[in-house]
Amino acid sequence: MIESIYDGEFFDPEATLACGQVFRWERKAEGFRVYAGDKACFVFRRGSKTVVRSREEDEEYFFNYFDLGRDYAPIAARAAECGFPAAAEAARFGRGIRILNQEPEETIFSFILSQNNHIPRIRAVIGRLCAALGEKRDFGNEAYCAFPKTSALAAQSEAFYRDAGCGYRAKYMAETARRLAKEGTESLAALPTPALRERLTAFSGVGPKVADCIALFGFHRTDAFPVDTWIEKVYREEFGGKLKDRKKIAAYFAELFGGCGGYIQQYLFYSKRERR
DNA sequence: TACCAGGTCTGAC
DNA sequence: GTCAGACATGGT
Repeated sequence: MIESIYDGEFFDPEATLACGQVFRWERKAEGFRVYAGDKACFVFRRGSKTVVRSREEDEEYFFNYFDLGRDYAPIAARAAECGFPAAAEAARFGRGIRILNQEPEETIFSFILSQNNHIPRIRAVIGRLCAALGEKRDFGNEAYCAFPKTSALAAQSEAFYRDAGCGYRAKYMAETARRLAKEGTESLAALPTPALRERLTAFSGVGPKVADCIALFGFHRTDAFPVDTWIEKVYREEFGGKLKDRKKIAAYFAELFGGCGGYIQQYLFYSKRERR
């Protein structure tokens, strides 16, 4: 095991994990256990620092996973300067959030499950999929399950996903798993964001909002701006918005925040949801 | 108990 | 292209 120590001002484990971008983590007494793909780490505060404890060979993986090569100060500044007090306040509240670099396939399945669903339930369903199909691993002296390989997911029937609690999304999971098993995600990574979004929405169960989440959290496209029910509330109540069409609301925020939109969207989402 | 949740799909117009 | 209604299920 190795401990990597970072400044904690723009790296708060709780805000980063609880802000709704990731579903596989557990709160422990001293910190948080985080699972990504088939890997695991433990992240916790130590005074003003944030510490990531991982296997030595995974240190670089989690450096990238937590986006630690990026300076977040200019992003928070951009939010503060946009002219809307709500954005400045949200950036203060969520300043410890980092936008994770998650596995593309895990992100696709996770956000298909997220539609019209509660975050605690999304977490429970994903946990069941991992327990049923993920490879068993050890981290320290505790066991965990990896996120299932796409080939394992593609081998399951729609009934399996229903039994796991996916609800009407079972069909989307089965169809997208089969398609992803054939096509993979390699050809997506190099695409510009609009083309990526278009390719993602071709998957069963992926509409514009889920595609934006996948683009942001699975491909680190920080120009993507997912608009869900919470962001709609923010838009109406804090930005005085009148538009109804989510596509147009997304375009409005993209214009306002540019390439920083993804980060600031997460500040706004977390702030609105935590302080409702 | 109702309403709601990080929406998408389908069919009608 | 736009829009209403259906969709599973459990949290709050």
